[in-house]
Amino acid sequence: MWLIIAEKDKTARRIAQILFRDFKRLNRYGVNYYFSPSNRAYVLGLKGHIVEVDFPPEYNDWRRTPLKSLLRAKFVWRVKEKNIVKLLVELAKEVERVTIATDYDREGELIGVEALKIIRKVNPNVKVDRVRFSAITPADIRRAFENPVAIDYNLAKSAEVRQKIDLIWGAVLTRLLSLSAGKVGKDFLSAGRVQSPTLRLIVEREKQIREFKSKKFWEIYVKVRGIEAKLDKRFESKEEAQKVLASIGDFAKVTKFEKKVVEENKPIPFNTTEFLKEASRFMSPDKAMRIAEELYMSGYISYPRTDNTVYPRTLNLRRLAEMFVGTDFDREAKIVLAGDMVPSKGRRETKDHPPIHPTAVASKEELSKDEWIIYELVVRRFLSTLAPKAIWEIRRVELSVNGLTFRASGKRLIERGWRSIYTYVQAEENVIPEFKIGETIKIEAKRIAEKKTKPPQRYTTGRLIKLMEKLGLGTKSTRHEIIKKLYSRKYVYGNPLKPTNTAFAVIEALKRNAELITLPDMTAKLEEDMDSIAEGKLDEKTVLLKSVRFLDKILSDINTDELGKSLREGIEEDRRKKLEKNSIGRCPKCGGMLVVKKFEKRFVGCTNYPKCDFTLPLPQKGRIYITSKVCEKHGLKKIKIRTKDGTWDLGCPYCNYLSWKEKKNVT
DNA sequence: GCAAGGTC
Repeated sequence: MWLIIAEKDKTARRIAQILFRDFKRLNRYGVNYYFSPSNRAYVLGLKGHIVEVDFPPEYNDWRRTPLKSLLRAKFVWRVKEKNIVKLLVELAKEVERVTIATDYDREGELIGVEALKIIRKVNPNVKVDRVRFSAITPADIRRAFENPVAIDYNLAKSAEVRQKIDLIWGAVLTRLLSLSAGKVGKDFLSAGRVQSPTLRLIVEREKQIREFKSKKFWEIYVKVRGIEAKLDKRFESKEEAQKVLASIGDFAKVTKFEKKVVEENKPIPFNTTEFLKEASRFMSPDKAMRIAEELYMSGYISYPRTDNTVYPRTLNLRRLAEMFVGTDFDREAKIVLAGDMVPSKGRRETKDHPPIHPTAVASKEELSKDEWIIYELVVRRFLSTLAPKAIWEIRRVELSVNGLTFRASGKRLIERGWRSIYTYVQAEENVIPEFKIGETIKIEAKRIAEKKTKPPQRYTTGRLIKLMEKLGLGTKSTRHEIIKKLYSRKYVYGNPLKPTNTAFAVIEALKRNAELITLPDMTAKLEEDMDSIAEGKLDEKTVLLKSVRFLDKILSDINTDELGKSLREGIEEDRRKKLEKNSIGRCPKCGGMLVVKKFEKRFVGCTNYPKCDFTLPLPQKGRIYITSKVCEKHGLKKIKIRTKDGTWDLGCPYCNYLSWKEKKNVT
């Protein structure tokens, strides 16, 4: 018997389909596998890593484990996919040959070796080989199986070292932060090779914004033929600008006028990063990814985890576009099919998966609202990459007024091209009239505009994912998870992302004591070391020892009291701010904070309860909104209630209560 | 209960 191991079920089925005519799907312990009686072969798909590295259980108690002991701890592997392992063990007993057909990359090599170790335990003498393919097409798969090679144990080892380094750094620093801050439990503080540099980007950007000093400046505009032209100089003082403005006469001479027709490139095919960036117009990257996975599993779109931005030649683009004729995208498909259909392409070309594209037609009715949003995005993006280019007419005019140069430019969309398909980006048109070089025209008006320099912008989730990719932080499959992690650790909130004071404190603490973990350099260096391990030039021990020594020194040097104090200050500041935000105002009885509470019924209560029993009633139905308007009499924030019938003003909850009491006394 | 990486 022969056993072929693939990285996931989908690939296993595909391999069985391509290699074996008579394959049957079987299922044991809820795990699919495929069997070909004539070839006496099984194909089993894993779920990526089926085991994970960890410390032995005796290190589980954070408070009782000295941090330095983690540096001496051995690593153990814990089974993550019990049912797969159970099936693997049973199949392994029957086979003489195993072929590892996991993904052709570093993690794939390790995933294969993980399975192999389990097989060898029950069948030490099994023959093993490895096939490498970078596309799951019949040609690629057949070629790979005709040329099996040996397992690259060094490559697998390098991935294993990556796991250990991530764990040891992550665990030591996470526990260090959490223990010093007294945050052990569900609200712990964390650090890691990818999350910490990402958080640092957000924190540093916020610092730049806080430190930014806006500067005023003045610009001069003249109006000619109904449009405004701007002087090619800005002034730092208003007086200076006014002086120049006063010197401007009534006429301008046209010194340059050009009209150009330019083509605007269409969007590039979706890889994961581009997809998530665009999807972040509608939802969080995490949710977008989850929905994309669902659409993939139901067969509507291709594999959503890819770095590739170039369609492979084997993909029948015309057939895919034709698929949408007569559907919700009929108009769009016809625009595409009427053109030359030369696809756009991005810079990155990989061979493992094609760019994300639709694989089947869906109708609005069969998908949920969010699924449709993502599906429509993928379809529109796909069709737009095959569509004609958009064509703009650009006009530029240059005017001379008393030796001063004024400029204006305009652009007008003449052929919508892909823009009529990819409707998420608005074309900003700005039309200016015709001018003739040499003509003199009347200045209709002139003015000074006061402007100011703007601080850098905060990162949106979409921009952050792109930046992470550029800096080599995380992978296509993990970036959205890292961002989600930053939210759930309460390091950031909102989109664009704002860091909390806790995040400031954590980054400051890490910068002072373990700056390496806050820099993308750590990932870059790790990549180098892993390459060296894969090439056999460096061994695991040397690499691990470097990290252990580094962390050992950090733990020896650190002043945990000081660290804890600064972390607690940040956390306390966030707690205070949050309370302030959620609070309705000061308690008139004791000076504590009034908040919305719920005990059987909801009501306004005091944070000093049970010492203070002040309460005010609230309506039991509808959503409560605490506005920023404050009652003059009681100093409490006014409240609005939104029900499905509309929004109504409750006003100050104290006034509301008093008037209710009065009414009751009258009747 | 810690990381990041596969996969669902």
